[in-house]
Amino acid sequence: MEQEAEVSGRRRSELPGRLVSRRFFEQSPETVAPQLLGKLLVSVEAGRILAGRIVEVEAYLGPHSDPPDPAAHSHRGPTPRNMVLFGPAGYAYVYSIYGLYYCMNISCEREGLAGCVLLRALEPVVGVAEMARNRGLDESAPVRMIASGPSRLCLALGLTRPGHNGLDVASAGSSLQVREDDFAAPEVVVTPRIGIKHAVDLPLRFAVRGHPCVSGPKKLERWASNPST
DNA sequence: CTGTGGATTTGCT
DNA sequence: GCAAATCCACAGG
Repeated sequence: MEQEAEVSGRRRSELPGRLVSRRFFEQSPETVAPQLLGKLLVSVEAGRILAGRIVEVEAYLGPHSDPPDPAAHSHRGPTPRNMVLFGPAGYAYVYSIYGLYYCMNISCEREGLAGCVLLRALEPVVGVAEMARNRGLDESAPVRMIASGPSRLCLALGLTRPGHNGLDVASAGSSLQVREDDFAAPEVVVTPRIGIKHAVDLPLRFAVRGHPCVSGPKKLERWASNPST
């Protein structure tokens, strides 16, 4: 009898949902970003599964884009830090910020085109108690405190640049994957991006309308919405 | 080689 | 509302 393949100590069938195809990520970041809402980010390490539903993202455009996106890390071309963004689609770009935190993106498009999507908030789904513990939160803390914010998300899942930068999230053997279940396509709110100094008006932030785990000011809810396409 | 500042979070005023 | 915490990538000389 052939034994089912494992990922980091778990049978693959134990992971929630189904793996998202690489083809999905081989599109422009503006296209990929809203469609990531409702999908699952799944981490498997040492037999431990942590997963959250993606409820808030931002698109960052590569230097080839028109108009250009000066807020993107890839804006001035490839560097040792952002090299993953210039590789193929479906890979994790994890960078450190303010010397304290990490943020996670997924590369889009294809080799040479550095568009990406920043993951800004998750609704914890699997391993909620452990995610809370990773954040130093009490068991009684509200669930929305666990992974709402790009660096809180990384803390909750234990994502770091040394441990996770360059991982393939579209591979069944990867310890970090994007997966999808039968969750209904959510209603999407589109707003400007948060925390940047350039291209502040581009409507490239996408969030699940009204979801409690979305970060940022409530006033941004008032922007135009889209049924996802 | 050095200076600058950031896709953040938290805690205090 | 505001500033501190705390690192290093990278642009400029």
